[in-house]
Amino acid sequence: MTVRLRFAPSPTGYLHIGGVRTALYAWLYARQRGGEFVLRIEDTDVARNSDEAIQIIYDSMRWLGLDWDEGPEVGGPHGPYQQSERLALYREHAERLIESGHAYRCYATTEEIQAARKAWEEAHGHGGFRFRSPWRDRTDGDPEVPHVVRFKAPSEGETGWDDLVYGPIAYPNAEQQDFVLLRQNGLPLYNFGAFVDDLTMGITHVTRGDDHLVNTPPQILLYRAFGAEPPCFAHLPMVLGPDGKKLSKRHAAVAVLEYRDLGYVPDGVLNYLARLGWSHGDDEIFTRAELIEKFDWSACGRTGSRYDVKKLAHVQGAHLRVLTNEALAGLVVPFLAQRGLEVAPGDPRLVAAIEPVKLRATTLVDLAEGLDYFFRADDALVFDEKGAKKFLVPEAAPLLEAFASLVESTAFEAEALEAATTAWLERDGIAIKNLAQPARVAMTGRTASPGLYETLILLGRDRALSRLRRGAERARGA
RNA sequence: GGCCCCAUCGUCUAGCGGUUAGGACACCGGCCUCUCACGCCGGUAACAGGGGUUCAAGUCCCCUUGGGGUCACCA
Repeated sequence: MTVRLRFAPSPTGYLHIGGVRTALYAWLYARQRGGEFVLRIEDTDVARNSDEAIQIIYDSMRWLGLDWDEGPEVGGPHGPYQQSERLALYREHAERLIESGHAYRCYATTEEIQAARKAWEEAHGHGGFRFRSPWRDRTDGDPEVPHVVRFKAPSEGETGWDDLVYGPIAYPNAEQQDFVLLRQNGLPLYNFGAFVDDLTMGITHVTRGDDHLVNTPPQILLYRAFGAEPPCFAHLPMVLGPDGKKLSKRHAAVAVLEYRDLGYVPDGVLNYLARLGWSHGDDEIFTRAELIEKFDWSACGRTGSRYDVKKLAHVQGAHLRVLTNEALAGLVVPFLAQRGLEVAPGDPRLVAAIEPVKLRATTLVDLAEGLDYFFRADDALVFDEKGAKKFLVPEAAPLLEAFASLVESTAFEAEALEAATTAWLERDGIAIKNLAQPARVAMTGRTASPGLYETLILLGRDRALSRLRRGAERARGA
């Protein structure tokens, strides 16, 4: 049997990092088993949904490379894939349940229910109220009169399942109430909509956050009411903020797209998220292919995990550094453009300059920053003021000039330049430190950069000389 | 409050009856060195508490405590 998994976000603004992890696990499993991954939009809460939010979901998934085999924009045999377009299906399934005696039309008003709730709470305290509808055993209601459809939930025994990550779990049916399937306006409630879709789309594995644990018994009950075999369930513990509370915007960037803008690479984000709640021995860094190969529900933890931006940065950096210079060139171009530097992705100077800079970067933003001086005109170099003040001092001027002359008269090749420089410094008893920092600031504008000779070569003879001499002038005037 | 879930370094975790309790991030030293990184070496640091079961418990069972989730015509 081919496995079918789905990711079913509701478009309420942005795609949350925790939601992405759920999507990732489902995607990994589908890919590992050669199954299908479907994307479905749960937009039955009209008050909270928007088209922009739906677009954000598509953009997020595509940026991450979590491609869907069926769903919006790609189609498929089980469409439509947006709940708001599947209303007839929900109505039809509700009718079938009414006919088979598993559900009923309830005409109780909100006021009635509120009154019953109030009475219950006065007697028993807050929480635990379960509405007992007087319509439960009546069949004389007029279908034309506004009503909701409720499920006839059992009150004895228990409903359980063998969760892929939690193991056996069971809830007493006494906890169940006659939950609403269809609202008065005809729109399904989460449990019913998700159930009908999962059933009709042939979903074999339902994956979601553990905050949905309590929704599982009602859904299992629905499968049974239809005489269908419930799917496998895999609940994942929540992603928490650094303080152990539910992750929210005040903790960190929780919207995935923010990481794209921050210059993170998708594989880095995915790797970090995969390891947050799942492990494979002592391994930490995984390629996408390794993740697909090694992912396993039984290796998922059952405890909530705190989101650690430091570790994310570390994993991210590791992924950035293994990308080829050519790949990085393509990715960094937009970030260079943001700094006003128009560089072609295929520019050989770019590819060459990336090599030493990528070891010093963890994000594409860092990379662009480290590349900045290289593409800036000699007279437009941006100086780190503190660094310039410290190293471009009058005493440095003669050193810079002498260095420029030496560079000018030496074969322009790293080893030769280093040999000549070392010989000169030794002969004149000058510590290399005294030359290197001023030269670095003169050439790059900053106090930290790739090696001296490396920088010289990358810049090219003419630009290096020009910058060294401009630096000397500036030093003299300082 | 009812119901359900969870519990190893600060954090992410390995461990699936016998280990000097391992790795990673972070932190602290050191090496490398022209700066900053990368890299390498080393260090600090954990089984929530109490009862059982067992020759033997971080591993199994129970209780306590502590977290979390959920109790809608939201998802």
